[in-house]
Amino acid sequence: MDGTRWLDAEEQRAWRAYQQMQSRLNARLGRQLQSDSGLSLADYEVLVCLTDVAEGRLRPYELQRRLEWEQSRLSHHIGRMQRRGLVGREGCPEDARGSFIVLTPAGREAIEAAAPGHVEAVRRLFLDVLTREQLMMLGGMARQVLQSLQAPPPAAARNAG
Amino acid sequence: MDGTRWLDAEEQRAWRAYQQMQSRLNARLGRQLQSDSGLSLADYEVLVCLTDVAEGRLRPYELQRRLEWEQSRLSHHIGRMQRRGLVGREGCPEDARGSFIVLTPAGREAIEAAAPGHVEAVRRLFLDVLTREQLMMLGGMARQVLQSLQAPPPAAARNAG
DNA sequence: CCAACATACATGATGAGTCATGCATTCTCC
DNA sequence: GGAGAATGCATGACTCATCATGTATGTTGG
Repeated sequence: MDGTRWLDAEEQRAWRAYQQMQSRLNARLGRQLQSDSGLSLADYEVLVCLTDVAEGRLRPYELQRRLEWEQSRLSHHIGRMQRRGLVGREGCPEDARGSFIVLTPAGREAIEAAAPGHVEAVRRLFLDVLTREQLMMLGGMARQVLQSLQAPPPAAARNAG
Repeated sequence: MDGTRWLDAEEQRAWRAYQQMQSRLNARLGRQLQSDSGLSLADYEVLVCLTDVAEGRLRPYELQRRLEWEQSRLSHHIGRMQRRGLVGREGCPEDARGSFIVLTPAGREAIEAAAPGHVEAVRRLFLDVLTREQLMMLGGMARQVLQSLQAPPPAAARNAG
């Protein structure tokens, strides 16, 4: 039962480099955002989604689809952002179970203030370091991985198949 | 002052794909490890470091260098792992301030039990999806990014220069 | 020798993510 | 039309990560 195919030297090297990159890059981007504008990366993503739609408001389940977050994570996170005045909630007339998450003026200000610095950081720490060709290839790889990630979601729900 | 160079369509697409990949991949790997062996990815990394050295013990600052974690994160994390019996602490005779973090038998068992499944998941969800060539290119990109990340660490410590 | 500073590490408070669970409301189907 | 299931969302408990700060030991210059 121990036919484990361990990683060879090249694989290890690449995997470790990738892991370090993503962990360090996230840390740096998060810190930049946090200290320059008081937003977390998560806050930023939420606000991006809300500014993406003209009405500036979304149903939680719609936001969840876009962010691909767990439902309870979203719920908690929105609660905190609401306490900070970045978003608000409105009832949904069409479905009494549902609600809307709305961008507040303060939320809009916050992301508009944060965006230039964040984009600049992404550019400086990541995009500018790679050639356009490399970036395109990376994008391709990411999509490959994502696709195969989507195929067998929990990988154990097919027992009854 | 608003000469922000926003991302063009290709850049956005690649950046978003990369972000989604890393976030989703981490989530999947973390869940696999957690549910199959009760370890978090962080636990796993710590145990890897400890098993990497023959003596099975490291000074905290040494572990910190390897993991590139914040010092307080390491301290808290080791505390929790200690409570779970995965590691222990020993005093350091040469430096009374210092200590050693030692791998316990339970810790060794835990990682030995976890490793095959984790490696298999990394392979299935990531390595197997890419060609060897893609993997090598990705590793190269990661190292480029890491290197440029190291160059200007806090990016503001040079004000007195 | 001792004051000032650095190093090694711990701790408390707080924001964040996950799991399990709860609870309305809506849907389905006999 | 009413029971049972599904949907939309919230909440509490717990684990984590980070920040600020504390404490003890070591080091160095006068």
